[in-house]
Amino acid sequence: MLETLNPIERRRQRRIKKRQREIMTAAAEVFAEKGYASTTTKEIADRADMAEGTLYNYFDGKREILLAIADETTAPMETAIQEAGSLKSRDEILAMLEKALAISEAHLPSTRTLLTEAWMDDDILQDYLATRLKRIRDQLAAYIKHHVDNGTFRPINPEIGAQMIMGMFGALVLPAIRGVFDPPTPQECHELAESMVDLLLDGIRLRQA
Amino acid sequence: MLETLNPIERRRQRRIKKRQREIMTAAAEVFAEKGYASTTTKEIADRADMAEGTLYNYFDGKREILLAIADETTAPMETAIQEAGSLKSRDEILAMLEKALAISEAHLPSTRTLLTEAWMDDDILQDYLATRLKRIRDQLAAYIKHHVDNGTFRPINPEIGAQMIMGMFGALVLPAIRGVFDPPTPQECHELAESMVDLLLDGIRLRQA
Amino acid sequence: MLETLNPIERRRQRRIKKRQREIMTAAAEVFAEKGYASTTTKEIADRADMAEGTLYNYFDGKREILLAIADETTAPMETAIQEAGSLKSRDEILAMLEKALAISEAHLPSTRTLLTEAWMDDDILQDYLATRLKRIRDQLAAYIKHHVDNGTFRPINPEIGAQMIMGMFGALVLPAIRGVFDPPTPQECHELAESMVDLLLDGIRLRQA
Amino acid sequence: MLETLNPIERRRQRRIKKRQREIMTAAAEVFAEKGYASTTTKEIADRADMAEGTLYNYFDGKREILLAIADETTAPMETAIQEAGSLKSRDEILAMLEKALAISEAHLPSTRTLLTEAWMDDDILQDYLATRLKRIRDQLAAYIKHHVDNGTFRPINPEIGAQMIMGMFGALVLPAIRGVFDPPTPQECHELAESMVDLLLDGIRLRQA
DNA sequence: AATGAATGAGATTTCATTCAT
DNA sequence: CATGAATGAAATCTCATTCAT
Repeated sequence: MLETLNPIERRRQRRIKKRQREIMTAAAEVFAEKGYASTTTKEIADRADMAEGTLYNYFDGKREILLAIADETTAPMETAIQEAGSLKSRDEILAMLEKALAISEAHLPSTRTLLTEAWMDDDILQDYLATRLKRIRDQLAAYIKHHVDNGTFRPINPEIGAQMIMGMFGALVLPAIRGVFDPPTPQECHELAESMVDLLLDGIRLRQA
Repeated sequence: MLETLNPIERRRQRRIKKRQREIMTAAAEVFAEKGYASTTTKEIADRADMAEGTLYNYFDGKREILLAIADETTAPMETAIQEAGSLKSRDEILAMLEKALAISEAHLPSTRTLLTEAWMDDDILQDYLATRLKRIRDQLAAYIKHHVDNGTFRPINPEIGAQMIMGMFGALVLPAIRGVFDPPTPQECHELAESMVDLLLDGIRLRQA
Repeated sequence: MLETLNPIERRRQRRIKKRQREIMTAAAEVFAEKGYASTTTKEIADRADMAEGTLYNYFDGKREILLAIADETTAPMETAIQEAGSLKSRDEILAMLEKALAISEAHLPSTRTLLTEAWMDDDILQDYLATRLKRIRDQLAAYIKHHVDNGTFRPINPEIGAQMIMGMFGALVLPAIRGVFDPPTPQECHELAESMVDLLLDGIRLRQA
Repeated sequence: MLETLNPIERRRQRRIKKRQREIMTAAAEVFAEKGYASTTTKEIADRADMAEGTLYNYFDGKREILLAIADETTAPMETAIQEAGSLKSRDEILAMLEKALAISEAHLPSTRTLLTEAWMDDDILQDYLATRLKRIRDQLAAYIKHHVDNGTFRPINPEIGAQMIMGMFGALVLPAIRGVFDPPTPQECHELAESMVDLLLDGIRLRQA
């Protein structure tokens, strides 16, 4: 951890990190296309344009590549959650949504890989996703509860409300991650986030003036 | 189709169907636990309490078992969609939601299998899920558009609205399918559907009287 | 352990045992020729005249084949030691020697394999050889000590004496196991054992009458 | 052979020899621990504290390192045999035994490596061990024959006698080489050699005076 | 029709050797 | 010279499928 000042060693470490990232990028692409279990190490190596054996100079095995991808993918999620802090205003929610959309789509293959494997593998779900998603849900629920107590929101169940917000978000993101829709442009991202917050706050039904 | 009324042949056909269903049930369970690609034919055979070779008397291979599961799983979805017809009132939406929740949870393993493999495999997505989901979404969008034109709904984008309804629905169903939450009791199903329609129609924010 | 009386299952168990023995015989031959580490599973399969994959229907892996050979090889050793009991007379020693020579040479390949791997691998030495050899040495030492106390043997160190008897025995057996000499005929075995006991008891030097 | 007296070249040759010896020492240690076939070039390089590639500046490959170790290990054996000349008296045999014990234990790892690989590999057995052991055995046999003809030894078969002497010697040395016993101290070596010659000449049985 | 042993293609992984730096 | 990353052939092991019983 404490970086050696030896510059040769430093360069070597950079080379290693770079190679690892190449492998992870290639692997995430193939994993995203075929799923972890159906991907062969040969395919990863071919995509990364190296020999199969070379993978093993940088990772202990196929699963370790997956875990490294999961690590790297959850890191920005983690910081985003930290930064989000408590969501207080409509604008803060909007900002968080746009940010989350942007993050997921900036790393489509690895996000898809993480989601897929978390869906299939209990360990990955627990270690990389469950606690983070729970934290987000809890924050949303707290936000709702606050406003319900406040009298600014109708008296809905905060847990269910939070879950549904996440579902609405998922409905926007998942098709892009899955590759059904093309990923939205930043402009579209903004509109989508607006629509969602709008729908969320005021519902679909016209207010009888 | 019913070529022979020969009762011996009929009994034979019944036996075959029964055997196939046993295999599909067993396979769906194991697929749901480990994913299609990571499931071995031996595991399927063990779960179905028969020899590996027997599988091949009833299916052409592992993939054909998966396709049969997909077929069987989408059939009730299909009829549900047909029956739903046009959704006109709050109660019709409510009924459809409850029914959909009930169906998914009545066949958890095969539903999970279908979703997982549709997420991973373009062919399955296309052949078994995409058109059906699209039809539901279109119906929802038409419903929204109708009421917007009507003046009973606020002027929201029907496509996005439909997508979000589906997301809210997914947020209720997916955790149960994934096995994160225990599946809701019928009573809870009802409450969830109520909450969802409620939130959907009137939003989260208190109406200023 | 409690044999089922189901005769079909019994036949199946016999088939399995038979196949396992075929594999172990083939493996012991190749191990004896090239050593465990340099032997490939393909060579074992070829020698056993079956496909590589078939090995894995009967053993969990290459090392398990080795351990099974070690088990089977040490079993007759074990019973021979039990039966030997305490060695009291010249004739009993003679008998034990002849028996030991016969046993080692009846299973040359597996004996060679066991010795080789015990020489290389601490686990195998401990689990399969060390305690057995120690028991033999202790019996020999006790025999010597008895006669020394008796006054029939000269006052030599029983431990060292025992060790040397084993060395003499080894000098007779090892070359045959290694394949340097042809294995001795039963007739030769008898003569060798005689010579050895003779040399052992009375030494090489002529007694001055 | 000494083509150049050029001192720069001489220094270079010394450096090369030194490097080779470092590699051989490291390799002999690892070979002794895991056997030649299970040792990787990386392990040798690590033990020698150099890069894998460096090995190939000094040896043509892994096997050549083994052969060099065998060469170096048999050299002192060879000179010891030369010097031993004909064994005539009890004291000469004693001296040879002590010397042989000392030599084997001074180079435990390479001795163990040589023995192990000679046991496994016919080429090494022939090229490095068989002829030397045969020479020792022949000398011992000639010694015995001489004394038998002389009337000082009992009329035993010289070949078998020689073989057994070697066995007794093996029984003393091999456990130390294998690492089962700690190697004996020089003091213990002396006692062992005494015991052995003693036992050898006069046998185990008390002479009836 | 049911069985499960046999198969062999293909997956993951290891490692002696090469070679650019 | 020294290095150690890259290589790819070969090793171990897996598993969908076939087929004799």
